[in-house]
Amino acid sequence: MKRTHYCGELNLKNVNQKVILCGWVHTRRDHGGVIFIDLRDREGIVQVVFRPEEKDLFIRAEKIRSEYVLQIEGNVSSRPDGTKNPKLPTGEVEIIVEKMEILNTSEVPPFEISSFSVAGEELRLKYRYLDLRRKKLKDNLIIRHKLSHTVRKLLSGEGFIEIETPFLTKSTPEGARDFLVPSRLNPGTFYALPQSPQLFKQILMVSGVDRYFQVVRCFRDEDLRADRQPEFTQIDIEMSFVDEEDVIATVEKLLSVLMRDILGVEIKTPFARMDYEYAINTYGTDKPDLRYRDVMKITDVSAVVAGSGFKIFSEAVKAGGCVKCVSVPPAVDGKAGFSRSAIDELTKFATGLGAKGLAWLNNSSPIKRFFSDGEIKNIYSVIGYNREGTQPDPAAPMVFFIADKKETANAVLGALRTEIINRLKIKPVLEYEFVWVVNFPLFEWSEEEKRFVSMHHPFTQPVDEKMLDGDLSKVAARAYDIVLNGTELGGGSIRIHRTDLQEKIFSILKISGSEAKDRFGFLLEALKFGAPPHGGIALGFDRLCAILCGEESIRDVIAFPKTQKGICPLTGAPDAVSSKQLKELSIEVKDGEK
RNA sequence: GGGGACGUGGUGUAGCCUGGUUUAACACGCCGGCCUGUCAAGCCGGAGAUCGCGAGUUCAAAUCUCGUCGUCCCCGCCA
Repeated sequence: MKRTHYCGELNLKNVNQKVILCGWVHTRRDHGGVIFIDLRDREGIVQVVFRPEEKDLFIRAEKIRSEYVLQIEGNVSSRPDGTKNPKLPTGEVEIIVEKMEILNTSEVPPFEISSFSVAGEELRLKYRYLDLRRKKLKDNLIIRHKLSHTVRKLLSGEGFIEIETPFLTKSTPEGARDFLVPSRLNPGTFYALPQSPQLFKQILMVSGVDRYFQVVRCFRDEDLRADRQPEFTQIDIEMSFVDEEDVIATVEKLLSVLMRDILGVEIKTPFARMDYEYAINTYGTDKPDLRYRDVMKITDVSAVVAGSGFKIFSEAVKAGGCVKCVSVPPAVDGKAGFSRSAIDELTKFATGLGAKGLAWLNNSSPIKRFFSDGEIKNIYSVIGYNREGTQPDPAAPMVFFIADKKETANAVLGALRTEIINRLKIKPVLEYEFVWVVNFPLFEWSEEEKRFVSMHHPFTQPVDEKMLDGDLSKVAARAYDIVLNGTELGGGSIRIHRTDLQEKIFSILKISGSEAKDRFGFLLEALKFGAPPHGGIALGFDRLCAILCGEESIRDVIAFPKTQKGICPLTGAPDAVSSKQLKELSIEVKDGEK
């Protein structure tokens, strides 16, 4: 006899049907004379009832414990009036058990499988199979599946074909640290796991594939974060004979359909666009969170404080820096205002990010005395607040200043904006806000390497080739990033499809001819054989999934994620291997090791 | 590489600042008993932690100090 239904799918339509269910014991309520068990499977929970009339069955049912695996056969019945449970989708029915088989027992789980308590993450990862029985995580995996399914369906419908690219490939300089895999057949050499299928997808364009996509695992051996795992998934897209608008339109269609089909949220297209320069100057980041509209935009007040008696400000400007600020209106701040200890904490936060200090201006600010009445009025005027006179004004915003190099001021104020929004629990005006960040510089100067490096990657086309002979910091890239709620979802560009231009970029990046040939020779070669103009994008699938699931960390949308040290508590990976394995790989075994 | 937070029965927390009436508290879970309509069942009883690990200060350390390990957040890093 086989299962006939999922627990979670039963309702009044099934009344009087004989059903066979399989599932785990979610909770049991033994009333002595009647035993209720909430039986759980992937689709949900249903109450099953053991009645004392069936004596043998009842005695066996008394032995049932949490997480036992049961198969039960019984009749679906409408619950008696007054015993219906509106909190449960199946709450109008229950199963009167006629037969019950314990398919497996279970030890007492190390933590409760419950929506009401969540164990520490390390323990949850060690017993991930139990954690994944929780509704929230199980639902996350289902949403993840729906997302990838919808992506494949939609892109296939748009004429894209999914092609698998190698996981064992070639290490390339630039970019993230590679994971390496030793080659047994070629002692002393290594494959690298791909950071992305970038070069392969470009080569597929040369092949005439025209429209490629892949939902693909990528690997980067860098430090982990809430939104960064060593292996992660991208929606990788590449198209031939297109410009920026084609890629952007494709992604807007994809994302808006996903938002509609998965969340039921209608997103208007086209999405907003913002220049990189504006984003940095106004939000202190290239991934601005626009859900808060105009709250706490960064404002430059250098001009109005340059001549002031406050030396920290005037000298910062004199030294070629700037004075910028964010302001928090009292309405947002709440009636309490910022306590001194809160200001101290924010100051610590700012200095921790490289600021020399954090100046603040309100009615009781100690720096107020360094400014003339006119200067104070002007400061408020620049941030868009009309302050008449210099009497205490309870409606005046609190203003936080950073006087520093432009880069530091922007970065610190951008982080401060996010921090204050979080601390004050400021409500977003919009739930989901997409924005394209465009007009990136092609290069940025690396102080560490004393050369220009690619901001995006070395295959990105400049807007104007002629600019490459001038000031390299002024060269704009044909690149675009898609940002959702302050998260960088992905980025792409129109690629270089001419060998001579690609070689020129490599030389600007101080990648020598021989190194370029050694590392990227196959790409340069491919470009010679009729490479079509092409471009594309890669979207962070885990990050998208996390936002749609309402999770802070991508670990909660990945079935088996790793800890911050890259460890899998479930399997214990990474682990030492035997000397035999190492010898086969021609890797030297140190003395004293097995 | 750096900054910060945390680590107390099986789980989640309190206690730590201000060392000693603490026999380390509470909730959940677990075990036993009672109970025929509960649904995060209820009532009664019980077991279970030398407070991550190590050293130090002290008459006395969960509590203070240092080190160490682990987890998490952030900077660097992530084209």
